[in-house]
Amino acid sequence: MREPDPDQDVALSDLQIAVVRVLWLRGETSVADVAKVLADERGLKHTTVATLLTRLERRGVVAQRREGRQLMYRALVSESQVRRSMVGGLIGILFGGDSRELVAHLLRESEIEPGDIERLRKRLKKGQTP
Amino acid sequence: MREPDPDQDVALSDLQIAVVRVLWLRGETSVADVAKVLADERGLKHTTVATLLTRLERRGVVAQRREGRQLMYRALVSESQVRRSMVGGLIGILFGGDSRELVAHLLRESEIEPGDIERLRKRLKKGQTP
DNA sequence: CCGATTCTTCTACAAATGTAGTACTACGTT
DNA sequence: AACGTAGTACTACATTTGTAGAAGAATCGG
Repeated sequence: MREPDPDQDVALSDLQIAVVRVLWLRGETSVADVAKVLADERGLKHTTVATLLTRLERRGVVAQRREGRQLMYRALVSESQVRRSMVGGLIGILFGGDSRELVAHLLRESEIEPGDIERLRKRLKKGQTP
Repeated sequence: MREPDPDQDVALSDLQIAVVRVLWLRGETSVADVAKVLADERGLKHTTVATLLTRLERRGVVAQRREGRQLMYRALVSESQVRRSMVGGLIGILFGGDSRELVAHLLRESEIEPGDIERLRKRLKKGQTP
């Protein structure tokens, strides 16, 4: 019930990501099952999760399919897409659009150490693009 | 008119950052001057900017000082703080809290090239912590 | 002194978000 | 057949955000 969304700028809130993450991990999932996870993780009620899913569906972030009385949901955006979009957004507004500045920040703030980067480089070279 | 805010988790919207950025660049600035910049940059009206600043003041992100009839505003949070907080937040929700994964993402998505990192490393080594 | 201008303060309002209760429906069970 | 149960759909409501007009006060220009 939504235009297939040509994607781009998929900015999701913390909570919304938590919801979609369940779908990323388990593929198509019933509302009840998503709710179970989120109830556990954050004490959310059934209906809250249902509302969240409905809204995400309206936005074209997930798709629903009727299975008897139940609704099954699956993500229409991949985690990579969301990452790309949100990291890109952050770089745009906080680092003048220069991603290297973000890395510089990470190094400077000791969020990562130079050694980490070496290891990443090697890993990447070996061609792992999970 | 706000508790000095012990800082931490300073998540600002795009627009809010645009406002605060003016203060970062020019130090204490009058509403009119901030408004001038934002009117230019985004076609915002005076009163919109005034509202924005009032709200940021209420949240303890900026401080106001009365100068005759005018209000002068200055940022109470630094760009680094905001960057730390927001980058940290993103890493938390999108990369399982592991900042190295963010770098991996950046490399993978070709948002940066390995050569860039070399250069950054050298720059950092020379002790520039701007 | 008076009108035009400048500024701040209030109020308004729509959209998005977080949270959930209520109502209605279809099911499975004695 | 009657009931509790599971599920979805609607409605509700507070907050935050983006935008701005209206009102009122103070100031400037003549």
